[in-house]
Amino acid sequence: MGQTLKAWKAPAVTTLYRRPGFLLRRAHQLSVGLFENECQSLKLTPPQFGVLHMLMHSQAMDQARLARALGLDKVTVLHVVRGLETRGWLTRQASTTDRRKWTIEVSASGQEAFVQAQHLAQQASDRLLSPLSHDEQEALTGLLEKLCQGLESKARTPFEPGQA
Amino acid sequence: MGQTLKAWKAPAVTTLYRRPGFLLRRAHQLSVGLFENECQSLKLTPPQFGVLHMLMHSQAMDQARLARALGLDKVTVLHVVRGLETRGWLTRQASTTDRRKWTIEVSASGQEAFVQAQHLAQQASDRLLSPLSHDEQEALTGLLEKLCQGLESKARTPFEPGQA
DNA sequence: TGTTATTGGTTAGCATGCTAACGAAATCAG
DNA sequence: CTGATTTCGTTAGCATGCTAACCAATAACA
Repeated sequence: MGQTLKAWKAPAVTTLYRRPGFLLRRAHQLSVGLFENECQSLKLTPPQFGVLHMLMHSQAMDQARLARALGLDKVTVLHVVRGLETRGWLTRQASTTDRRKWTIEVSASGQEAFVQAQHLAQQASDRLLSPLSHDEQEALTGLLEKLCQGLESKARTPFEPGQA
Repeated sequence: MGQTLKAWKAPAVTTLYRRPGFLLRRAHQLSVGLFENECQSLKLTPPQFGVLHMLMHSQAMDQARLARALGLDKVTVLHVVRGLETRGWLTRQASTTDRRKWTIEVSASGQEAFVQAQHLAQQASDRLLSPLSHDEQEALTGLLEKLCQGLESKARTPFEPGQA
């Protein structure tokens, strides 16, 4: 990889590297990489962790509510849920009140995995933010929250974290 | 969507919503949505724009260098480049100096498309950052840059924007 | 020089995330 | 109650983005 150490001109590409969208893609990509690297013993991915996290804190949920709460498409949630189900970490039961819905719950082994994952995910977050000072970490989180909330409020269906 | 307006408890899920990884995924997702919405007349996606942008500012490049410059996998770049090639926006020619490489250039119609896209992409960026004040926009961009650069310097192969 | 390691491009396969479309079920309007 | 609309789950298809594996060509080294 040392081929480029000799000399490369100041990139005329700066405008791309400073685009907020480019930076967000890059940051998200690094974030996912750190998470998966940290959780590779569990073979757990960020969206899988999100589904488990949501279910662990909201009891049972159907897929559509899960999708809204996570800000994901319902089809994506279907894929993630099926993956977790085949690993035995979730159970799906037909809802008694609404014959369209499946009630999704975290199994015992799923809860066990989540406990471990929580710790690893925290380490991933720490690593992710490690280039920033504490104040900068707070600032970044706050700005991202404001950005997301602002955009969600003016477009699309906003988040709906409630419980079933 | 009004079914949940009646009552939902304060979410115990706050810890997920405040995770930096979750916020980055959400922000990135919204960013992509805004970009594609803005560029739907061109049917141009962010990575396609990134490839065009890089080539427009660095003349010809091979795929591997393109991948490094964009912080993308070389397989991903292959897919994106092929997509752009079938649309006639790129040309691939065998390199004269290295028989492994393909020299990739933006065609005339590709340049034309890029000019339009640049304008639309700027609008997407403006919309993306619109929930933030000017100072906050600067702060967010700066923090994201610092975050990415810090992480890239300590892991993986760092960016390599140079030109061929 | 010859052997090895690295690099560029490709294929295959997987998970994420989207849209479009559909059937079944629930809800709303009259 | 009937009919239209909405919602839930699903399938299909597409683009992104990754790893693993491979071949051919180059670079590095002994």
